[in-house]
Amino acid sequence: MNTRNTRQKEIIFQTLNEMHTHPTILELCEAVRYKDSSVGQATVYRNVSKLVEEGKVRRVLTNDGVDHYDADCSQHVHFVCRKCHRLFDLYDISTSSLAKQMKGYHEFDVEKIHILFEGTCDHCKQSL
Amino acid sequence: MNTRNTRQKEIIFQTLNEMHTHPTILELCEAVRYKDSSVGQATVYRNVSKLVEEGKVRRVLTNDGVDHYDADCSQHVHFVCRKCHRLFDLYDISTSSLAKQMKGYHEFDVEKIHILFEGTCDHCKQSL
DNA sequence: TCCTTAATGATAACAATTATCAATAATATT
DNA sequence: AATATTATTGATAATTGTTATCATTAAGGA
Repeated sequence: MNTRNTRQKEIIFQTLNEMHTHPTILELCEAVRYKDSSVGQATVYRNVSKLVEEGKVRRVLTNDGVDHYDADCSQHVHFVCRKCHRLFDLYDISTSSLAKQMKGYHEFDVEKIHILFEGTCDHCKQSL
Repeated sequence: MNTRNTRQKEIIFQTLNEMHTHPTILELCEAVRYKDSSVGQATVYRNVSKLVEEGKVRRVLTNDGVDHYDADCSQHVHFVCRKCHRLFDLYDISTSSLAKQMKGYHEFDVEKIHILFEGTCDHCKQSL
């Protein structure tokens, strides 16, 4: 007996999967508790970490000092706005050039690529 | 009178500039105190944040939950090893393809690009 | 040299995360 | 189906990284 499928883990994954806002643990907690108020926040911390290890959930690197999570593990990059602090998904930016360069110049085995663009978003640019 | 040049700020920047290990605040603290043991850690936190705002120091995004700092603000990417957790600088990876795609597809103003490769380094690959 | 106040150092406060532990419940064994 | 085993849970304490507070110090203009 190694790992068990618990109701809580299922709810946590389902909830994150339905969200597209890259929530922090506490934001995810709130959403999970809307479905089942008995779920403890330590359980959310534990299961999200497990899901990251299992590769089912992705930890999004941001510059606000708090971890954000994304149930979409397909390769895509993020943009964070300095003004409104929103996180955007960009699915149309290809990272193959980077991967190619890595293979050409280095012996490192790359397993994941984290990319974050920082700047001013479309909307905030206009309201200046 | 707006900002003042303090001895502490100078020591902190000099010290970080001499280090090439992308230290955390506490690691930087240690190095600073080796030169002047009277410097408080709150002062290191405050000055490093100021230096980041001034664009003289760069906050390196990593996946270990702690901020790391780099006095080299020229555009370059980082690689973190999952085994030994070391951070490497890669100066030969060009990000111009990404910048070009961003300009072509989006209206966002990109001011900074954070890139972190995650995987297994040269050295750790061999010792398996 | 004096004066103003930005910056410091020490420490308290805060926030995010992890560890502890008795109780619960998933699943292997009977 | 009943039982035993133990991974997981929920509550909470502990820890860690960072920020706020405040009396004191010192940078730099008058």
